[in-house]
Amino acid sequence: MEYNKTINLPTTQFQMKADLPNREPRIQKRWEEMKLYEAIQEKNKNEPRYILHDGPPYANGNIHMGHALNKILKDIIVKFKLMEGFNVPFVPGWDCHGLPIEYQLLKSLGLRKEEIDRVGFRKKARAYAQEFASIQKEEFKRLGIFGDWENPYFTMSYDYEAKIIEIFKRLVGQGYIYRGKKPVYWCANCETALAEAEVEYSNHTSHSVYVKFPLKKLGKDKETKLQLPTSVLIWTTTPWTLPANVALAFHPQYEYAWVKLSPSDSFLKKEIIIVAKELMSNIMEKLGIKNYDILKVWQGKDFEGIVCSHPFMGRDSLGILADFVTLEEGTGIVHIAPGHGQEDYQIGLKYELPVLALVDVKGKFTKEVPQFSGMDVFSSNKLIIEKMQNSSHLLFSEEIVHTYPHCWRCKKPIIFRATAQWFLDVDKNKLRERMLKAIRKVEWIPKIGENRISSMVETRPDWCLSRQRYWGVPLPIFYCKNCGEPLMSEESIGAVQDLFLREGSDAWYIKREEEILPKNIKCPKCKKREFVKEKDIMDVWFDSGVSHEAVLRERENLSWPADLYLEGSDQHRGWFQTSLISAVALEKKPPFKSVLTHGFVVDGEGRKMSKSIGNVIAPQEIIEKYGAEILRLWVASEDYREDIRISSEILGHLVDGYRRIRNTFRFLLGNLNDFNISKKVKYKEMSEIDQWVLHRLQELISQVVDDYESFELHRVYRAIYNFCTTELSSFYLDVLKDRLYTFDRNSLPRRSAQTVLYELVVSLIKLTAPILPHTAEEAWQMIPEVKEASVFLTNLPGVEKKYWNERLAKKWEKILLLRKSVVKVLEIARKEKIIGSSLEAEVDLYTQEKKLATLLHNYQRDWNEILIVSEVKILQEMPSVSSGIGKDKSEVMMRSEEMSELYIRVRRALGKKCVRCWNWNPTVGENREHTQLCARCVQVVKNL
RNA sequence: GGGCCUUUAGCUCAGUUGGUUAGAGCGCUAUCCUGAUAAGGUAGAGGUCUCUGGUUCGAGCCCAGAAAGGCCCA
Repeated sequence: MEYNKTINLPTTQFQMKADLPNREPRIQKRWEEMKLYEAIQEKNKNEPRYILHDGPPYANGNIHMGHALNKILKDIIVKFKLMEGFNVPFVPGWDCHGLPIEYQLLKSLGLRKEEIDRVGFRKKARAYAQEFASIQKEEFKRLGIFGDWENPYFTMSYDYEAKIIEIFKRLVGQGYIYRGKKPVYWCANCETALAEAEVEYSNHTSHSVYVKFPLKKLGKDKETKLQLPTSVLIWTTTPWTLPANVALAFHPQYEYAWVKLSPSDSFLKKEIIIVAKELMSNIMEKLGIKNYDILKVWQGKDFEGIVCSHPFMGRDSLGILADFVTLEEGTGIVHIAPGHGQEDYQIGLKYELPVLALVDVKGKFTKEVPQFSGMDVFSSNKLIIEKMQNSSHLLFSEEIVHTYPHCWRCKKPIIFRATAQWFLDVDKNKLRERMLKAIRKVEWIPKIGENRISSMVETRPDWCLSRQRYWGVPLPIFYCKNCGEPLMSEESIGAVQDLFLREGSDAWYIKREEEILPKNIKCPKCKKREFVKEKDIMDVWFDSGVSHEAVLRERENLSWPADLYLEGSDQHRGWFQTSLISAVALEKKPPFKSVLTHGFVVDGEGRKMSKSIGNVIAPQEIIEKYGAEILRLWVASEDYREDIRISSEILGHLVDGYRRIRNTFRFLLGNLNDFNISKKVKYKEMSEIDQWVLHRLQELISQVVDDYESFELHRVYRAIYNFCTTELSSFYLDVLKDRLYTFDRNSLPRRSAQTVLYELVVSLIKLTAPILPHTAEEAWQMIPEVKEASVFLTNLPGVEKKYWNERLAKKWEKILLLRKSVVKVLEIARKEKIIGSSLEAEVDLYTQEKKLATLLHNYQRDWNEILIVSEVKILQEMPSVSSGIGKDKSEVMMRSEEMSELYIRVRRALGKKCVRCWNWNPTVGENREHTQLCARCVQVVKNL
């Protein structure tokens, strides 16, 4: 008789080899065909909502690891929440307007933007965004992301564009919007504003000049009487910005010297100049001054509020303090022209300095500078220098070569130029204060995010909404042709809103002003009826910043505010803040209840990925090689609050981790092939070890659900993984093999074990599903008699109180400790070649300690199962071999390290090996019919 | 240059309010099994807790500084 045909070996369709790259698309296809997303929405439609609002990725290029990380995190949370029973609609979105697309398109068309037809260009940009949104959509779906892929949101859809205009209208209505001036990169040759990305740095020859600003008045509490003519000395490489000078910046902490120059240097008068003390000797050397004395030394902060006179503009220049002043070059005092520099502008806001715009679109001085009017700024340098020399304000000048910004198209040097732009006033109606209050009401995960965004909001300047670009939503503003007054009434902006809703924002460029505006509209100031349209578009951040209005408020199945925003930590400055501004301004509340942030993907060494270093790993590569599940496991396995690393080594570990979980599922399923619900055994009839595992499973469920709840996904993975390894593979499942394989198919002990395996596999599959949806789904289909067509139509397991048994857990802690001790001794016996397989062993236990003795006796019949040995004897007397290995190398005797009162002896089991169950037993050979079987197996075989 | 953050074994992570010899899993090495088999079990080796000072009877943990790295800003 072939006895191995009489044992119940596991069989299952669930393959050991996952073949994820090929299997996943098949599973996804099935989901699509069965309309799973819709089915889930239907199932939970009457449950409480959980809204995770998707921050729109930019519709440009294929997805990278950052996208994958972000969307997978969102998806794990969405899947967890929906399996927790919430109604979780997830509407993905794309950010469609903006410079990167415009820039990319200009490059590929090989055109300058002023060479192109605006409407035609925008059509191309729209098509471009559409194409990449479609590509990314497929890539996201390939990751197994659930969502309403049929109805995502696009910031360029007509209704969304109209919404942007509506929000702008409401902000205008509440007085948040004003017009100001701000410097931008400007190419005078192309007559256009440039973005940072369009600026290239290369060498340029500039005039380096040292200029005196005569001191008129000291600060409030200082004596103003000056003994000698005194000047503040500044250094600049852009003399043409001097006409726009309004201030002189000192560093508050540096020391400044009042230096008396001696008339013995022939070209000088008897006078005093003020420079940073540390730079003084360098400067004097440069200027060729040999005789000088320090009269006194002041701190930078002492100069706040001093008044100097401008060397040639007949205007005052104010002493201010700025931290960006350095001692690397110059004089330690920086000439400030808020109309011509980013830092100058920023500090100007603080001191409320005027932003002078004295240069026109062609880079020529306007009439406001009569002396240089009509002159190109670069060629004006020489004239300015000459002029200052004649008035002896110039101490030194030379030509220097340094890196300087140039236009990406025409390669000409560019300038910073103040232009009129529209702003959102963050202090209007105490908005800033209200935002800070709102921030405190939001749950920030991790907590540090609250500080981060608070400090940014505290110091942020007004939001400049204007962009001098093509691809975006136009600012819906008209100007009176007669008097230049801007028109931005409810009526006029409303007309634009309606237009965009019907025809999209391109209509702004197709229609004439009078076609857009209502018939009777008049200039609020001069009452004339002719207008011109604004040319600038809105900052793209405005587009995405109003998504809570355009998406959450607009869609019936969503609600406002969101429960969660989940993005990279860079969005503290970006989307979180722009969303907060519009929401607090208009809704008086934050648009999110909680905000979760994650770090950035870096390489195995912790360095950021970049093409130039060549350490970029693409999600597509990983999917093709290993499958999306591995990528998802990566997301789940790392603590995403910090930067998260990826390398081929890390991926290798994840592949191993995945295999372990998969093989555990496979073993469980394989042993359930002849099981169904009607064969379930009642809890009370189960053996104790089975009850113990059920308790451990409850602990796992409790912990995993908690960890999901607090978004500690790496703890989820770790808990599940460790459970599969430690509790199951290395103990419970190992112990169970004898029972499962060799006992009578329908025997109570075997059915008891299967009942537990069934519980285990159902719970584990569900717990794993948010992280490994494809594997969970595949395994789900293999469970005998499942009702639901998908694991995602079920809810997560809850803790079953009837399985919770802490007393048992306590007891089994001891049993496991004892097992650990015995296994050690078995290992020694193995090394001594006394045994190979543990079933070849007999274990004898002895103790004098009462409690332990009781334990030994209570489990007398179970020890050989627990220890996976053929025989366990509980001795009444201390074994004769005192300790160590017996002389004839036939037995090992040890005192337990873990339980000092326990003595363990291992020797070869008596009898013969049963060919069916592989246990060693004296009964083997007793039966005439089955001479190679033990008594237990004889019974089983007879019953077949 | 400024603000915020990170740094525990080759890898991913634990490490309670400061308190014995710093843990887990994987990987590695050895070994057993061959009825989860491109699987499973067991054991062993691996750490100056990034560095330098300080507080303390005592520091992976608290304080200061440095280095490396990340995000944002300039």
